[in-house]
Amino acid sequence: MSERGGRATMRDVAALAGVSIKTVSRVVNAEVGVADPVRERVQEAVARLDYRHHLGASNLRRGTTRSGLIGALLQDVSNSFSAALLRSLEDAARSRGTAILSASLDEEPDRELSLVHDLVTRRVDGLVIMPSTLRQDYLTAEVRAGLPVVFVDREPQGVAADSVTVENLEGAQMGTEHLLAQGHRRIACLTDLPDISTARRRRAGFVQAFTERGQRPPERLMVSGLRGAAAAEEAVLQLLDLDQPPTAVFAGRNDLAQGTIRALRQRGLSRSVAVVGFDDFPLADLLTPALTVIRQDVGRIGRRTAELLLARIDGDTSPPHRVVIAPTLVVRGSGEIPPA
Amino acid sequence: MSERGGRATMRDVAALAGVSIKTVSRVVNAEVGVADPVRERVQEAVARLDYRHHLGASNLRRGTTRSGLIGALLQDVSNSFSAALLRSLEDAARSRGTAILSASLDEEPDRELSLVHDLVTRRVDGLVIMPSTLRQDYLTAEVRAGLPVVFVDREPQGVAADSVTVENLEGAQMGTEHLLAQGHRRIACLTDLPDISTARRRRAGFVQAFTERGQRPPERLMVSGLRGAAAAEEAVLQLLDLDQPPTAVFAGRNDLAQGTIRALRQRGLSRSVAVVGFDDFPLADLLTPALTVIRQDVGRIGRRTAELLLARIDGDTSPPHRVVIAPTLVVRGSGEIPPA
DNA sequence: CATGTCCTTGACAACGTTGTCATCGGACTC
DNA sequence: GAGTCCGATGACAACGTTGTCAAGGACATG
Repeated sequence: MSERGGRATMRDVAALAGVSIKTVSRVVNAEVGVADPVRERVQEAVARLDYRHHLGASNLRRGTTRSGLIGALLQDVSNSFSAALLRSLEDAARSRGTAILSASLDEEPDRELSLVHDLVTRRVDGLVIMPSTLRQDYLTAEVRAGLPVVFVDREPQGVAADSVTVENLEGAQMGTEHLLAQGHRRIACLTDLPDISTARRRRAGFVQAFTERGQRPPERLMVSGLRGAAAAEEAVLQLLDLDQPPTAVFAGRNDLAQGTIRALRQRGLSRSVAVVGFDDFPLADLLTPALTVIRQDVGRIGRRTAELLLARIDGDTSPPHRVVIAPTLVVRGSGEIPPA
Repeated sequence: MSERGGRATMRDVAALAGVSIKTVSRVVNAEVGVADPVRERVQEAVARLDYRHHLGASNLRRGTTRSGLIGALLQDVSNSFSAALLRSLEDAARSRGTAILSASLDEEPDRELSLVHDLVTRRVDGLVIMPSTLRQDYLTAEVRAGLPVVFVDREPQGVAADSVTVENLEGAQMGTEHLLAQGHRRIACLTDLPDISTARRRRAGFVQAFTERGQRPPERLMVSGLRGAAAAEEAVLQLLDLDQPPTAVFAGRNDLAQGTIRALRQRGLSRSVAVVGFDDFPLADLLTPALTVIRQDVGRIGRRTAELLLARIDGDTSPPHRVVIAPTLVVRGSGEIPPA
């Protein structure tokens, strides 16, 4: 509804109301010191032209590098863990009028690099990253330039930044210990690529549960490099074909637990092979048997992450925080099946 | 790394390289007509100062209102349907370098209004809305100003815009018909607020399945206004206490189906009361019995939505499209339990 | 040697906005 | 009635960038 095509600008409003641009700016920003009749004329013109404030131009002129935007680089926004995290970030940011730019990395390092670049180019006020890269040295320039960055789920390597993670090793150890306590010895361990620090630590926790009991971990039953549910399903089917098949499975992530359950169903073993999963997920309690899991409190992780990031954006320059949240064991049935 | 605190600008780079700002601009934008030695000097200065292009300033000057941003207003990004939709929008937008601003509405009309306002203020290139308002007249000004808007899951009221929905009535009718065909007559029907058009149409489809057979729908067993799984669970428990309890349940949305399953489990009826749900969700096939559902192809919905929006952004001005996608019945077990 | 052409480079204005400062008219003081 | 003060309003520059155009040098042509 402007003179020249696009959106109306303050100039158009000023012309229609017969005032200067600056006066329009004053009215739009609800500043004091505008006579009532003038203010009304301007508001009328704003309404007539459907004028909308241009936040980008405003921020540019104000010099405040604040864009009111934060970037969230997660693994996959359609995965329940990432999605719940995104949601709690959103809730924390909403009250400040901060919006969230989210994107999925799918464990692809290149995508992380290009998305960070893109977000910096858009001048986000801060970044939440669940990294897919091994090292994040590439971020030092941004951090030095004052960009607040908080790592979530995985700790940073090669750059000083806050992080919010869970005790992966201890959690995995607790889950494995739970199975050992039922008398299981042939326990399978499923994890993702060893490059992924959480996967590595969960595997280490599995091993540690054995060694602390003075037992040797069952190396033949430990499979890593599993990408997704289908890979886990296939791996479990193969393990079940061994001469000495596992009597229990520790699945190092929610999708691997799901693949495991599919495999056990196929062989009719869901009631005879125990399963403990790392990560809770919706409906895990409605399965038969209900799935025993190591639960990370996603809401709490998201809130702490948002708190840290927003504090940095507000100028907190204290040394990097390393928040580690303890996971809990949720007993539901699948983990309490005794060995055959 | 700039002279005056914040990020380095082209001015800082120009000063360090001993060239004009315009030349820096040329190098940064990879324009032709810069002598090699000059180009190298500039690139060196860019690297030294960690210069990053300022997309906002660039877009402002270029006059192209293109921000390379689209807004996605969904019901709840942590719900599997919204999350899957967001993901497929992201995938479609990625190739064009378009980023996505997402937010959750939680069926709150006020939040929709304020978020649309916020996104317009940020000059998004287009909007995807799963509306929580009854009518969207408030959008006419934006649409008139040229903002592309695509409605998803629910059709627009009071404003001309594209939409991508599923055949809610036909889908619900198909699901109900499936239960009727097994011989069920006392079928419960669970739906959300009648204000929500999808809820209304699914309920209508339930009724139509009965009337087309010349039978009267069981009004006592039809409950609407159910917000979320807990409400559905409670409602089903009450229905089961009736003198003539339902022998089957048609649940009008994924969370209502989940609540239903919880209620049936509590009463030990999961193998004797049939359930058909509207909306598929992860792990529905792993429940016992596996859940029979009316499935909406979320990936397809997301892709079509993105296609429509991106075409509009690219200048398509044809009359509003109304894309309606047919859902499919996925038979898994819970819907094939015969009446007692 | 004058002229023309090509190529590289920079000065300047502008995108939409807001901070700074000046101007103007009227009301007040003595 | 002259001087002072105050509130309302506007002119101008600037945020970081890029389009337009002109200037300047190198080189070729006549």
